[in-house]
Amino acid sequence: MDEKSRIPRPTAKRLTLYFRQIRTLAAAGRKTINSRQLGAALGLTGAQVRKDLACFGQFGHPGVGYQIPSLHEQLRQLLGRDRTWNAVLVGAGNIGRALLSYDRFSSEDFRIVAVCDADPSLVGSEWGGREVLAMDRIESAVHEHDAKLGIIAVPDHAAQQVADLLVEAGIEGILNFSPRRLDVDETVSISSVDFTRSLEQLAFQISFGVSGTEEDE
Amino acid sequence: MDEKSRIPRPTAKRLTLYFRQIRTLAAAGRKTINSRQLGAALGLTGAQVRKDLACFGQFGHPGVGYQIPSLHEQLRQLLGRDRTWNAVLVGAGNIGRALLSYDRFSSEDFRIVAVCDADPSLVGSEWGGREVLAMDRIESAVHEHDAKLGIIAVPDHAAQQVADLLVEAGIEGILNFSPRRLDVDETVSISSVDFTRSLEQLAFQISFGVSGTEEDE
DNA sequence: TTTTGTGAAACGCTTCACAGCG
DNA sequence: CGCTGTGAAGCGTTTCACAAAA
Repeated sequence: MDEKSRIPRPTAKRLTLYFRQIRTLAAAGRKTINSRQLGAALGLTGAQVRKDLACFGQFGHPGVGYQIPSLHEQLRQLLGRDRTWNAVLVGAGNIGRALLSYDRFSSEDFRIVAVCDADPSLVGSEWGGREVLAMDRIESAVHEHDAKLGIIAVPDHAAQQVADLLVEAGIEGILNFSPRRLDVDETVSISSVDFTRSLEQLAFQISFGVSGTEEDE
Repeated sequence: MDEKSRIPRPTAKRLTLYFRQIRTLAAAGRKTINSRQLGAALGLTGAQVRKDLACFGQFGHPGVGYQIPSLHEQLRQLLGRDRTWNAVLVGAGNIGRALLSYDRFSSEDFRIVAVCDADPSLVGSEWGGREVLAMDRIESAVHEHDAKLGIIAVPDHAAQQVADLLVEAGIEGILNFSPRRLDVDETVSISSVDFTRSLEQLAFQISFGVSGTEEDE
């Protein structure tokens, strides 16, 4: 009942999975689901699901399960999905351009509102309908669009420098595609997507024969 | 001393980080490092580093630390990085094309040796110097290049189907860029790169104000 | 000295099991 | 009945702290 009590990190990570599942079920018009069914779809136990959801209040109904429309709306607000998240992308290389073409980033949930790059030959060109801006335009872009998110898709050696610029511009969260560990102020959230590391992990698992085949999720 | 004893999952995940750091130090010509220094560079404690490395034998020298060249070579073999890993990429869309242009996948460590796509209008075209093959060529491509890795970069709804094809072709590890949970044989390793989820996580952390800002690593 | 390798303690998360509610 | 919410037990990982080695 105490909404302020600390949320276990693993629970926080699973919340997005619950939301996806519930959103799909809601769209399909289903009305209720119990903890065991919800967990089974995600490879989790019923107890796990109940413990996780109980962190945020009493959503369930004994003997029935969870009301899907209600749970959907509660999770939506909890996860901050009741608004649009604007993001500034830094780096118009291979990865950056792929992200610009990715329709998920032009949705009403998440939107890339500006692109910056250090390469003068790219500045002024257009990708995915957005003009590439110079690096010194990061701050103005963040303010102009009230962007809360920054996406780093630059070469490794420039990652920390770009992170500093984004933080200084007032960004609150960074999605980092570089393999570098970023050192930023504690108030800024970071989520790293290091697929080089994922690959390296695979190579290890195969050659060493580590038992468990799946990863955290 | 018992090389067969089970390795904790978190330890396995950190191994690649140690290797990267040691490789850099080795290239710089440094000879020794102690556990505290190695850990500090990665945001870990000295005790953590020692426990992790001790899983694989007695690498360190009391009063001195770890010999970098020797540790580098040991980790290299342990992680299977003493050979080239060939991968078959499935999906020549935005993400797939970005991966093809990514020089890390044309290195001597990891190499994309073939590209397949279901879209007939893409088959036969060339991306990053590689011809796009039809889906029914997956199996022959895997065998021809002795590929151990498969990379899934197709639309969500096709992910499981492609995974089945890859497993049937004899692939041993899958790098999955779709947000779908793949159901495969236990002997196949899976590593997922779900940056949509990373984004969603960021949105939650910012709007809810979750304390810890960093993630697992 | 310095620093490793390692039992033992501490911690955090998951699973169990059941009281209580519909 | 069926199912939730939750204290308590169980389990895996991290941290501590120190004997032993150089």
